[in-house]
Amino acid sequence: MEALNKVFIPEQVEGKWTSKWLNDCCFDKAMDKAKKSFCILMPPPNVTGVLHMGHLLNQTLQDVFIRHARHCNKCATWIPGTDHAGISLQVKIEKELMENALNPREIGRERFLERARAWRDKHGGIILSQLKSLGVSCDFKNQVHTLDESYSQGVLTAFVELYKRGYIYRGKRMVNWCPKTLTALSDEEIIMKPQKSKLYYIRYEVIERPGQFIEIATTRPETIPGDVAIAVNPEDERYRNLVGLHCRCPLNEAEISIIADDTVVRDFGTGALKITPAHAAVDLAISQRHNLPIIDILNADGTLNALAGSEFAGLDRFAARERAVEKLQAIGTLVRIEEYENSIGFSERGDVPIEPRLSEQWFLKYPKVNEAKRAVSEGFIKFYPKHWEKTYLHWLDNIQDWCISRQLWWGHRIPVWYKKNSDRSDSHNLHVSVDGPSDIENWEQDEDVLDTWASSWIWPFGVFGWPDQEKMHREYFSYFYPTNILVTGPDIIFFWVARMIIASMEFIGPNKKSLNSEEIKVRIPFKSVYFTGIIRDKAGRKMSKSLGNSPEPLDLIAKYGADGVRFGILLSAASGQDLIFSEDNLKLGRNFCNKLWNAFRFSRINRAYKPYTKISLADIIAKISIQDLDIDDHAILLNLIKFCSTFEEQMEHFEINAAVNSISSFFWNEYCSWYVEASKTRLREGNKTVSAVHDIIMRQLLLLLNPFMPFITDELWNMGEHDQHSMQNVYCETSQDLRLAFGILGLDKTATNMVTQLKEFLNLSRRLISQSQELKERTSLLICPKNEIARRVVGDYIPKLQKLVGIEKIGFTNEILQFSSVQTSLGTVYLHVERINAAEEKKKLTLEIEKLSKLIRLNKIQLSNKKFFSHAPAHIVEGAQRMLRENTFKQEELRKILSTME
RNA sequence: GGGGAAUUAGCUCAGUUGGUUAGAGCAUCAGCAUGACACGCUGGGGGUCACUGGUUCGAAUCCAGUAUUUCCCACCA
Repeated sequence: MEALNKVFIPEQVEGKWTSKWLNDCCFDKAMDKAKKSFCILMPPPNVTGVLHMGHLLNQTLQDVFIRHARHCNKCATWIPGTDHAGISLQVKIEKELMENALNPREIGRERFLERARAWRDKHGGIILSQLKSLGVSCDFKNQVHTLDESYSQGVLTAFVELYKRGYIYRGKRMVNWCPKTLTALSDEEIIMKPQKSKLYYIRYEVIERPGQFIEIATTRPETIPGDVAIAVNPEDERYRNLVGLHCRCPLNEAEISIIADDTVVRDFGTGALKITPAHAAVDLAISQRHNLPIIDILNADGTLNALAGSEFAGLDRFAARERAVEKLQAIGTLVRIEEYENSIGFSERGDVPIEPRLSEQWFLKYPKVNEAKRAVSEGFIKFYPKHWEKTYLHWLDNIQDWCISRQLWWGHRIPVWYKKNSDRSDSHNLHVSVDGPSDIENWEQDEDVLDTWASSWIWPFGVFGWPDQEKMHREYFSYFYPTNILVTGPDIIFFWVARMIIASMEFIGPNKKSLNSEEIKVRIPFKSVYFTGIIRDKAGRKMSKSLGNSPEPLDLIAKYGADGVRFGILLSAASGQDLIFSEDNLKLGRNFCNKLWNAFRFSRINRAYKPYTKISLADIIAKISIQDLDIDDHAILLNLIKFCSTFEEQMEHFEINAAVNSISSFFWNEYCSWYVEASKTRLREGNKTVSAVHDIIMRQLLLLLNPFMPFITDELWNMGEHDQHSMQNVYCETSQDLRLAFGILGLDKTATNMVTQLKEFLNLSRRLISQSQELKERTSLLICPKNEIARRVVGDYIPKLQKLVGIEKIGFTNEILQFSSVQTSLGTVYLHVERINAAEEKKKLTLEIEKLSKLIRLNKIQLSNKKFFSHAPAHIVEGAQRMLRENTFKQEELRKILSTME
């Protein structure tokens, strides 16, 4: 038998188990109809992504769920994948090209895509392989990528179907335009950022009344050449007499009219609003109501065009703003400039202010919105924490059509073809299908691709090969769908979660206009959604690579071990709260692993040992001689059942942090600190019963801990075994199983209470001892038991007490002694030392008596209240009465001791 | 402007449907090489449960209001 290291060294076992798990195909998807299915779909990380702190938390949680399910005898599958990351990879490749002095738009679509694919194939798998070092148990052989042939068929089918069903349309509308990445974006991709900007007050001369001006306020003076009107509120007295007149645009001398519209806010700025329909959504709405023209003065890249006038054409929008201000100042129409704080939308990827722009795009009017709401509000899909339901429902209540086309190359090209050289707006010249028209040479395909989220939204069934029925059958769709739990961040509740629910409502099952509750129930993509918190640094900022405040996860794993990191991060993850990351918790995780390692090492050193692969719970129990079980054995086994039952409940409610705390506290406090210490002597003597009890506890702990720390537990489980096999599919006995299995042992339920009293007794004795300066060899403990039961319990325990308090001389007394003492529920404990400071002792006693008096007084007040008796439940009243009795007893004892000292 | 969440020990957080004297870990202080573990063991100190009212025999917990922090949503240019 090889000697175990004093310290657990993660790298000695992690690599070994990672490859063993993969070689043994431990995680491969399979169907076992005899078992219940349990399925998790991994939120596909971007192929451009690298492992960050969020993944660490998110993936660990998923792994805990999936491994726990395996121990619960379920057929569990976790399907991983990657997202093609539309804009993100497009930008990356463009940058790469530009660094090589190549113009992306010049090399052409096909060559661009070749490069993008090459990049993906080379780097795209990195993130999943990084996950291996964390020990995740997903089915690596069954990875799905959103641009896979089969998955793409699903994406396009969804588009075509929605088009046929009348939900997808093409239209010229105001969209969020990113002048950097040159594409339209959805509302969700816009990040509002507060900005320190300026409000410019500018006057326009009223043509009909020379010398009279109307003053407006704007943050964007460069758009003045695009003005088509000035609008005021019809109720506004100041401007009423100007409505219907005209004024002159200060920059280009154009004549525009003054109109009235009741959406204009009177008390903002001057109450007069310049209308620039091509560059502001509100303005567009007003201009449409008044049949005004639209003058678009901006190019796609954010520079101004010829319509802005020769002076401005070609200038970037921000440069144009400066130029406009200069000019307005020069001609004397700029009245004043005010500092002004407003929020401006930025594009997520380009990180530049977005430009509201009129353009021709594809839009989706969301189907099954009502059903998607009911799926959650009627409880078919449960959110953890529940309060996210409100956010979800609120979004669906205010949902806007989704701009799904992107002016990019990397992605799913929109499956729409136009007849060559024909009017695209005529629907007869349009072909919409997955495979394209048969006479494809006469058609040209839409240039745009779909928003990435318009591909990942079919993830829950796309990964199973939808709509290919045969493939879905091969992939066990009907067995695994709906999946059990989705683990993700609340930041993508709209981007992804809500849209997946909508897609599932629309596409699972036959095409129907509306669904009843039963139909909703079978269509849901997942039964539960677990929203993780966001990981923040100590200053409360979100951890991100770009901020530079995020540690490198792989470094952390190298430093603390994968098990330690997993355990540590779960310790910090209070349910549903954002979590402040600190390495201290990882240290705790590492320490926990080490403690587990050493608890096991202790077992191996002190007794005959057989690997857990070779023995079942029943085998272990069979080794117990019932007459050998002592009070601690009874108590720890009963405690184990209780703890398991708590643990099960917590896992069931996804209270992972609480479950980690329970298991940690049972292992460390109940098992290591109490039971191991209390049973040491008997174990060393070779007592087979004690050895078996240790085995029961350790075996159960390994099974329960395996989902949280798979490496160390598999290693310990297989320790001493040549032919090693992962423990992951070993059934873990439930608290109910344990209760039944322990039935033959006839466990004494009073043991728990007695051990609790002994713990108190021990703690108070230790405190008493530590307060004395005397050497332990020169002291002894004398116990005056409260009654005969206490005398027997303590008497039986003296051999253990000697070890636990570190004092050899422990005896009984029936007298009141003038020693330092403490009151316990088993009786008075005296510390017999050679010298005692009487004055000090008296002071201590008096203080203690006073403290008790206070408690007794409060107790008496409560018990003298008649309403307390009539309202409070019996056990509370009894508790109060018992408390009064005990405190009174203790106080009397203390008084007796004090009186002998007077 | 609308909504969510949070506020408990120096720090990070537990605290079930109101019920005995509010807990844990970290940090801190004191002691300890005790034949599993110093990544450990033993003990100590530390809290007016954000504030103000209310309900109740009883409130960290329920209700109302206030304050602070934080996140999301929203077309005041």
